[in-house]
Amino acid sequence: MLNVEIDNNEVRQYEAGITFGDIIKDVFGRKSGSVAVFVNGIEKDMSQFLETDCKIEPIYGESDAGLYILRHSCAHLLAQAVTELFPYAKPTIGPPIDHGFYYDFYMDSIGDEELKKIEKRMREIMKKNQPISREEHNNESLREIFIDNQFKLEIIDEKIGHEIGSSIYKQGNFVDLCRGPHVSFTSQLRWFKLTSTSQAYWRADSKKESLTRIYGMCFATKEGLKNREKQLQEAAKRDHKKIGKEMELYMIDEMIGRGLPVWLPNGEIIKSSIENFALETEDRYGYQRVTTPVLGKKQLFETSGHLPHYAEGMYPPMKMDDGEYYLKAMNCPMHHLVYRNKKRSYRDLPIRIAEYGTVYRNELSGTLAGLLRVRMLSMNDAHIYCTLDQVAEEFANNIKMVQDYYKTFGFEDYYFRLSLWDSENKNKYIDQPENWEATQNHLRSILDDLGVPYEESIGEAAFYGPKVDIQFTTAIGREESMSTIQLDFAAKERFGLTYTDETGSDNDEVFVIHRAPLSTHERFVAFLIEHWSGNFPTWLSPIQVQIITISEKHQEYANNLAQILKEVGIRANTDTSDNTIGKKIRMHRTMRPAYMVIIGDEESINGTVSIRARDGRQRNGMALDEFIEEISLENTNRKTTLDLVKDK
RNA sequence: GCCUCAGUAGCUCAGCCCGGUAGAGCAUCUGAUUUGUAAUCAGACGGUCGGGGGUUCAACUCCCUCCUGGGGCUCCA
Repeated sequence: MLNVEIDNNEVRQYEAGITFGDIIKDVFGRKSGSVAVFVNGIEKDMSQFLETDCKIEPIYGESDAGLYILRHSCAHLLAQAVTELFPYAKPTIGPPIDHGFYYDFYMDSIGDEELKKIEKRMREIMKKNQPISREEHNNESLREIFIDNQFKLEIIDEKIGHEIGSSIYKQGNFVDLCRGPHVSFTSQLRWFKLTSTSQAYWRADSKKESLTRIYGMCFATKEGLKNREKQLQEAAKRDHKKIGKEMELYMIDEMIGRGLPVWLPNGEIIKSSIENFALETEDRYGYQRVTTPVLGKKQLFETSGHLPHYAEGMYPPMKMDDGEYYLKAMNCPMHHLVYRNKKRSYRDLPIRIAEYGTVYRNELSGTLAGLLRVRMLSMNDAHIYCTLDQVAEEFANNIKMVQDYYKTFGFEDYYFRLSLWDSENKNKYIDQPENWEATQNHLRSILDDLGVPYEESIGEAAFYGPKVDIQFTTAIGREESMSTIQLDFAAKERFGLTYTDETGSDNDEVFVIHRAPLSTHERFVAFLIEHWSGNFPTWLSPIQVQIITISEKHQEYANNLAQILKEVGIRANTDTSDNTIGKKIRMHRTMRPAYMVIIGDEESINGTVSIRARDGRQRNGMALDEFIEEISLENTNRKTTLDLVKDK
């Protein structure tokens, strides 16, 4: 008999050879809801056998570990269905992901019809309740089993090759190379749904085979699946493309070009409000402002290293009589020249050069998406020129600045990412390994000293140096970089950046920090739209006050009111049409003004206003002076909430 | 750039599968109405059905191709 400690510290005795599933059933009952077990902290299948004394703990389907297993098993179920329906298809890899799973197949691409058929077959297999079994094999045997699948063979040779074999999982006639664990029966995979297909390259390498990827979602319970579906529906309502159109914030016209958005008057108000905020902030933080041209000569971008590293990301050159010109994809080379325009003293450093510029990047056509990915990027960009000793303080100031901004915008859900180079992929980066190691360690210690929690990510650095990115998840659940602070150790050499140090000699140790705390205006506004569902706080609302008259009699008072508000810097519109008041409210709702102000007999006689908030709350008979004072405060203090109407 | 789905009036969409040269609601305009918090009534205007080519007596509808958009891949200074 072996001693088995259960997770509630109880110890029971079982004979060797009993399955973990049987032990779980014995302790927790038939319907324990567990999909696998932790045995001494290691995940095992329910069907694996007890061999030694151990501690076991059930893994419930609704836990993170359990969902991971369910989703992984669901990927196998998908592969089983696909290979049954399309025997020529070769499964490659199929991992669990957030909310579900995907599986890549080497096969012809498929459409919606086939997707439905595959899902139907998955449900049939699920209902058959096939057992899922595990077998251990050595490498020779594995190669034989997967002799027809070059992708699995590649995995066996590269990943497992030096180990002693691996496991396979079988369900029906389907066999997959897999470490496991998995659920024990196909019937445990009930709450799934196939969502989409796409093409992906084997090993994410565009030179290798193109594979058909099928995505699905999978949950432990019906509620989990329904909640996710609801969440996606809610996210669709917040879509910045939909709301951007409703509120007339921007347009994209194919006659201008793909990825080249036009800021309409309402969107321009939001954009310039953000710019004014950044101007004020940067003044406080000691930045100087410049404007540089949108294009420059080939030589400039060769010097900066952008053409050698990034040519395909730039618009093609324009031929002029004195050579080729490129649209700038970044401001830094021009700022470097501003720095170099005169001799700099150590007394002047750090020098912070900022610009509201637009840069142009040749993003792949398939990636363009509303304002989230565009080819014209409006940026609140800046470059800081400093000594190595000053880098830490400048980084700290920038992180503080970013936190200030986020506080004003009411953002709370984000994380810091230290983006490192990938020493395996040297052609993507400037080949100076010792500089990479030194600067990366420097940034790491800066973050440690600041006590800011962060994650590290390999292969996310800029080509000229490591960076700190601040990551957000959009309403649709996609992760995007919102802010970036980058350390550049290469510019000083390429552009000959120097300063005169205390000894009077030229010092060439000038470090450059590239930073963009507010992403691009395009992406930032897209994010704000989704963050607030278009219900902007007063200071960002394109229309701050929508005045609505009850009848013709009130036109004069309404027009005067609008004029008074405009004179104190409040954005007000008036609707004096002869529609009913209910109709006017309904119509103006899509424009999402911060407040609607209703003007009737009562107001025009008493010189008051009646306010209607976005959620329908009201405040009637407010004195005009008080209204102007309070809304002005919301505006100038950049308050996140609308507080003029407090109670029902 | 690759795969997939889609493109019909300013907006949201029906018609397409089973070919017979276009419909609705909202918006706009005109008239009536003068209204107290999520749609007052009536009329009018508005589309060479994304572009081009093909099949057919006949194409919004079937086929090819290009463009644009959505979703994903890849890329992202």
